[in-house]
Amino acid sequence: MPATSAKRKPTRDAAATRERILKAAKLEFAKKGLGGARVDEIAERAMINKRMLYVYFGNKEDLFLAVLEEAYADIRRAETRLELEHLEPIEALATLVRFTWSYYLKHPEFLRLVNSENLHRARHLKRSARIKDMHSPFIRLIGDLLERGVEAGVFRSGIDPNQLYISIAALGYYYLTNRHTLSVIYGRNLGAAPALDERFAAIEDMVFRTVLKVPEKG
Amino acid sequence: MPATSAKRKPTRDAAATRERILKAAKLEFAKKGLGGARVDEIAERAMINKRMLYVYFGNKEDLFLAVLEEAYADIRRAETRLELEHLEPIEALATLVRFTWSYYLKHPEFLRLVNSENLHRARHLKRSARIKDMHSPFIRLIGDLLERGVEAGVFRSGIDPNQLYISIAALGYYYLTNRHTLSVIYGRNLGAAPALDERFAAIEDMVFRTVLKVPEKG
DNA sequence: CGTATAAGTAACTAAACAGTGACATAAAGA
DNA sequence: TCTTTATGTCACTGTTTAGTTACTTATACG
Repeated sequence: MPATSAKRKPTRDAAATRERILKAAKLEFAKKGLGGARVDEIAERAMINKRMLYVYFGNKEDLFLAVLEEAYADIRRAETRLELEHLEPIEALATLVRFTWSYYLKHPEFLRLVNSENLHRARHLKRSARIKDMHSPFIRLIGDLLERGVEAGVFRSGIDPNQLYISIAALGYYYLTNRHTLSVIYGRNLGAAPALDERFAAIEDMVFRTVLKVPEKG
Repeated sequence: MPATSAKRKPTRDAAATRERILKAAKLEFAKKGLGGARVDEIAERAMINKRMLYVYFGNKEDLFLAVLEEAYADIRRAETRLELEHLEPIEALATLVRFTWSYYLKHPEFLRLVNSENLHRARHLKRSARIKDMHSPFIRLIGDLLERGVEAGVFRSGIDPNQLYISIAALGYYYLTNRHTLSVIYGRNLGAAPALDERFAAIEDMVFRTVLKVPEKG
């Protein structure tokens, strides 16, 4: 019995095959969207026979949903590792703002997948049982963070945690997904390092001016 | 000579046919993206023979670029009509913030087209000669607006007009394009009227807290 | 009035596409 | 060892797709 934990033989490993398909699909869907992605391309990239893809995931759209769920699980797992509940309110917020920006920057495939899903009006995600449960703890966390800040006298009261989180996401997400068209419009490469740093500074500034009770000196 | 201004006969009107193709293409591309859009569908919707589409626009991708250029021209034309240069700085900024939100809300096809183009890393827009010229006057306008506000003593100095405009766009754009996945995550219809009003209030608040020199009373 | 040409049509093609039916083989337990 | 089942392969299909070839008809102008 070569147990589940031990290294398996290279042939006939269902779990590994599934993983390879999922990884290849993530790449292909992120690159070309749902409509543009090619099942044959995914199969080739995963080095499996196309038939297996249908055995494991049913069809193209179900595979897309599986990819999306995994992508969301990844970011929420990473957020959990921040342990914001153990940080001072200001530090916690700064950490969250920086994390959100960095994650989007390091994981462009996440942005592209979410964009594709929204192009389809969240048709697939609506069918997902896991998604909502994945997010509710995180939403509560931000509410707690704001409350702690108000109690400590550093944050304004009356800030809606949902709106705040949407704004933090928006300020980075929009810039990063739209940097290609924005670069054409502004005639400047907004994906280059100095431009990215400038943008992050602007985001941080905006969030803290919105949340802090006492304006900074200057 | 039934001049250009007079009403033309319904048959064999090249300009009208071109317009119909463009309008149908905008709808189809906005709905399904570049990869998902079907040329046959566009032809049917425009009530033309598919062949004409290739005569007028070359191919699918060139047609997509034409649609994009038109969409950008539309929003920039609408912005020009605001005549921000004739308004007081605070009123001008408030007008711009409200306009940007309303335009995105009323023209979801614009957001979807821009998203699609960014999925393709602005491949088409990069080839466009018109785009950059369309935007530079507008970018200057926001710089002037901020300067006037600083001189009048109502705005902080040192605000980057580019970052500010990107933020104004971001706060609305992200919410509106991603409202479908966000609605699933938050378990609440973010496209409904009360949620939209809440969001706009949050955007306005954030922008003015960032820009105003003297914090509001309260 | 006749003809050049712009505007439009019909029918087709070659390739790409998602999905499947029938078959083969490795692994694990009886 | 034998049998079952999970894992994997091969070759195919019916449809859809962007783009084209060959043709027709309305209209403007000499």
